[in-house]
Amino acid sequence: MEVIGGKWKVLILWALHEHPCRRFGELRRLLPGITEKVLASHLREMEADGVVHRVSYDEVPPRVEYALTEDGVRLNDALQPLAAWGRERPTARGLEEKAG
Amino acid sequence: MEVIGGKWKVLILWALHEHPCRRFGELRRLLPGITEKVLASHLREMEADGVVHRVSYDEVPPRVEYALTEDGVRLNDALQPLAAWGRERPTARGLEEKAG
DNA sequence: CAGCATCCTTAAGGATACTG
DNA sequence: CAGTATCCTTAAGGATGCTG
Repeated sequence: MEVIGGKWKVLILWALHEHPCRRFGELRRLLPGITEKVLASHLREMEADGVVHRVSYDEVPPRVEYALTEDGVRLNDALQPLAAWGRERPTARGLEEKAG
Repeated sequence: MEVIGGKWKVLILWALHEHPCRRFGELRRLLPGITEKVLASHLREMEADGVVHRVSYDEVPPRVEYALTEDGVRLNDALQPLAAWGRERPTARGLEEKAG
C-alpha cells in the first residue's frame, strides 16, 4: 500500500505501462492536474521502491526517460484484478461526483 | 483506490474476511493501534461503499456485527495478487523500519 | 527541458472525554 | 458495549517561482 499510496502513483504506473520510456514532460501532459513537484517526488519514491527505472541522458537540453522495472510491470499486473473490480462496480458513494 | 484508501481499510477487510460477523470490540482488538473514531468512520465508509454489511441487534448490552458483502469478498480476492506482490518483494525503501 | 525550493491548504488520522 | 463529539497534529499534495 505504501508503494501505491500516492494520489497519482497508479496513474503514473499505468502511463508508464502503456508506453515505456516516457519523458518527464510527456508524463506531465498525460496526467492533467499534476504538478512538477508531485510528479518528481512520486517518480523518485517509485524509483526508490524499485518499480520505476530512470535513465538520465547527459545532453543539452536535458533528457530523462522513465520506464517500469520488471517489478513495476509485475505490480501493474497485480493491480489488474483491483482495476477490474473497480470497473464493474455500480459506483457507490459519491465517487462519480469527482469523476464528472 | 478511494475504497481502500484509508490507512486501515485493507486490514479491516482482511480481518472481516478471516472471520465474518466480527463485533466492534473484536475488530478493535484485532487492529492494535486503531482508535474507535477511525474504526467507526472507516466502517461507515466501507458500508457506504457496499463492501461491508452491518447488522445491529436491538439488545442490551448493544451488539453490532460486521461482515463483508459479496462485493467486499470480491474486493478482498482482487487484492490478493497485490498482497502476493508485496510479500515476494525484498522490502525496498524504509518500509521495514515501520514494520519493526 | 527537467527539476528543486519555499510556502500554504486541507483532510486523514490520532487523543481524549462523554453517552445511550 | 458500541459508539459520538471535539480538538489537535501531521504530512500529502498544491501553487508559484527559480535554476542548470
